[in-house]
Amino acid sequence: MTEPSPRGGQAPTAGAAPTLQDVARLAGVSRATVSRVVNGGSLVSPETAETVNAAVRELGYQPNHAARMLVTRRSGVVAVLVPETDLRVFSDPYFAATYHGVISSFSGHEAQVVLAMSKPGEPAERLVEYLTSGRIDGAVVASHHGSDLPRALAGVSQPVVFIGDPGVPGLAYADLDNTRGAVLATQRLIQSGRRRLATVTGSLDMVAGQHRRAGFTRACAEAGITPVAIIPGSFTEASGREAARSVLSARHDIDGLFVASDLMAAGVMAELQHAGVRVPEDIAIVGFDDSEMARRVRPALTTVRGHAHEVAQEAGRMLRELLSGSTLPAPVILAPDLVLRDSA
Amino acid sequence: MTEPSPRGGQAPTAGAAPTLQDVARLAGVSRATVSRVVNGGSLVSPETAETVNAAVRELGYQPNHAARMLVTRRSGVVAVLVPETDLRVFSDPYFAATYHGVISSFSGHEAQVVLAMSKPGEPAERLVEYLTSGRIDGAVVASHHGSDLPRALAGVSQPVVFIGDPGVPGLAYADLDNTRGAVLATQRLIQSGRRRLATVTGSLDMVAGQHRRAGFTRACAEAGITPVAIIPGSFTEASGREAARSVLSARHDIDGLFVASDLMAAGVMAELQHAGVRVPEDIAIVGFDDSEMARRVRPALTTVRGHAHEVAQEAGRMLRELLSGSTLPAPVILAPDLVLRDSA
DNA sequence: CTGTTAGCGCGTTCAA
DNA sequence: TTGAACGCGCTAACAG
Repeated sequence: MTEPSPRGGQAPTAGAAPTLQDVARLAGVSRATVSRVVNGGSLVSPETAETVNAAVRELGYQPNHAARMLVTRRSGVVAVLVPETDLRVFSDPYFAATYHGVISSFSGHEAQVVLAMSKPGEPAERLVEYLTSGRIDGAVVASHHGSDLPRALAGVSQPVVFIGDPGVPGLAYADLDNTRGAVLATQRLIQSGRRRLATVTGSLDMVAGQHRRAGFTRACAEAGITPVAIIPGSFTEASGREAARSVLSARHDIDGLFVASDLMAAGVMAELQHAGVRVPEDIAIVGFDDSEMARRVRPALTTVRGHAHEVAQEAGRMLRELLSGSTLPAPVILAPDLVLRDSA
Repeated sequence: MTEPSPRGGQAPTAGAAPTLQDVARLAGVSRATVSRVVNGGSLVSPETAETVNAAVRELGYQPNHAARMLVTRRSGVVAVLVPETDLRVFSDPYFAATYHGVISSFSGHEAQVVLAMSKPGEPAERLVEYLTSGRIDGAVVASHHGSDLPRALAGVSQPVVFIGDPGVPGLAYADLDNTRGAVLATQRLIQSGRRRLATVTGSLDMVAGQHRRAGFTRACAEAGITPVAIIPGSFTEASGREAARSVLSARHDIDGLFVASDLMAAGVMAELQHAGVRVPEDIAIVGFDDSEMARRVRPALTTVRGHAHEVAQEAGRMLRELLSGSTLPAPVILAPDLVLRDSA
């Protein structure tokens, strides 16, 4: 029995990460004091704080996350949950703006913001598991389809904020007034003299898709115009190309087209131009989002500023409130506006 | 002393997550047995295993990650570390391919793969802290500039695999033969009859940038051609635009241009065409990467297939080996090939 | 202001 | 094949 309990009263083992205990020993104080210094330093005399900090530096001490998490029951991590595959997320600038918006609303705060997407074959439910696994303290959910995910998330104890009305009462969300945006876009087409109008919709299992379509039909109705066609899309560039081909083959004789996202509009334009259709001379096009795609394509896209960054920032702010104990914040709806460029 | 220790012998508290203890109680076994069942189930009789699994299901038990991590000292998470800001990461398809490649090499394995980027103002060192914080078990590092980061990472106990030669001995990496790729690109320009050649380089503090430039100069030398210009770029689209403007204003009279990445090439082409230069008639262009940009631009870009996905996959595979205890695996260098399209 | 103490939930010896 | 006991590193009462 010459061996005491492991590391009991010993110097820090070389190679092993130093612990609070090691720091305490070096500084000649108790673990609790070191803990106080490490977590803010209040309630500790300046001198001891300095002694402790010196020991921390000397040892290169880093708090053990697991141990801290075990007792505080918080991970210091929040997630942006996107029920789409990485392929889609990385190819649509909308998600970059959204992620960046949430990040910016947490800048200067301790929390780390991670991006979690669905794996190709997986059900969106895995994101719920991730949220309840204890690895994250809360989440912002973007691009949810249908209301299964919101319903599943409604029963979870971690705070969640949606981007776009989740359609389930009692949940926090930030959104853009998508209907209004589509009205603006459609009115622009009408103002520029177009009468044979059509729209390429976004995913119709998403509120954003529904509202943008609704805005289009409403603006048409208000102007006494009957839409020539309503072509289903899914917010991807490929679906835009497909929509354009269907427009061409149906020989719709359209002269104005509202496309529910810039990415789709890029696909539409590429395909139309490939077929010899001139934009805007033959068909005027208005997009939606004002993403970088709008500036990249020729002609530059007239579009609706979707404030993706700001909406996400609002969502992040609401999540912060929820995390700090606030009750359900009221939804925040931002107003879109029109960006005039060359395509309409 | 009527109160026993908290929750001792009690039913699981409503609202609190069920613990191993709760499951053990419900199944009528000890915690250790439940633990065995949850982690593989060997060394447990089939009947008790079934009883335990039933209890797990009934309670909806999820293992507490923090507690498990505290004792196993592993997090089950690996990271793709990118010392670039999210703006850059999300705007270059190269990173999507890289991330996806690493993910795919871990598919079917327990590990979760996360993407970690630098925040705008932060030094790349923060990524080292992240790696040593215990939150991840290992990492693949992509797009490192210079050798400060590799050197810092060399002293870390967690396994790390680089994409691109880190320039520090003793580190694992996967790479593309960038020099060879640049040679192929340049030879293509020469074969198509171009003699007044120039290159827009990538970041010259990255080995990929250096090697691509070296391949260009080598191919020129071998053909007895003196390069007209070597224009510095940084792999971004904006730097491509800038390079194009400098080409135009210097009136270099170039007829063949090797641009060290597709994204830059897109910027170069947009700017040249804007100035009335025809591609490939006036200036032939070869890009590098074969990213989706190469197919999106007009004319479609002749480029070098950089196999970003496969290189990343190799790096992921090497990381898996390292994590399972293997010694330093030999570097893997993939061979590029040329993709002929319309720009050269 | 500081130290002592008691767990957080789990994996893992060591005995039985 | 199973159970009892220990400790991973840390925070949060509670005493002093």
